[in-house]
Amino acid sequence: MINNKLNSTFFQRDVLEVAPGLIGKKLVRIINGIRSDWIITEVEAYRGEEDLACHASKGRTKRTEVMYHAGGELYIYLIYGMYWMMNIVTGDINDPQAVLIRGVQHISGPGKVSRALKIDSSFNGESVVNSERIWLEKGIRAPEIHCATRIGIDYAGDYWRNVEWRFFM
DNA sequence: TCAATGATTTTG
DNA sequence: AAAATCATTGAT
Repeated sequence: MINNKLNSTFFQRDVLEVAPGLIGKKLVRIINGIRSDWIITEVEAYRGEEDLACHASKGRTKRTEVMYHAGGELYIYLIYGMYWMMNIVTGDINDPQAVLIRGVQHISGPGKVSRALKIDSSFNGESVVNSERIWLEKGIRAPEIHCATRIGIDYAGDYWRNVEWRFFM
């Protein structure tokens, strides 16, 4: 066996395939030379300019630029002045999609995920395929995956507010 | 129920 | 230039 890393083929699919596929996957982060593994337990999908909950619904801006890249890069941004959100860009180039990492094993909340993983803006645009400090690997097993509505996006209108694009185990 | 807290986006 | 908007959390 070579390694268990997920490659760009995995990420360059539609976000609604990648997001549930990430549940149970292992997120690996090197901090001060020490490796730590995290099982992804909850994610949300954000897809396209038509998704009013997706930042790309405002169009292509300096902030959303990364979402227009081909899948396999991180999209990092600050929310409420205190929490870094970590997303993984998916899909093809010029198709803005991303998966929010909402929970990992024994940690809850997407703000605390990035805090625990020591994620900051220097990771914006970072490749999760080539990076020496963060990547994804095949996980433990194929757990049962549940769906529900996304959190914290009540502004997005009746339709987008209610699509069940949050996936968890 | 709401304050904290700052980058991004809009003129709400 | 100023105001509003947040993929949140935790403490009142």
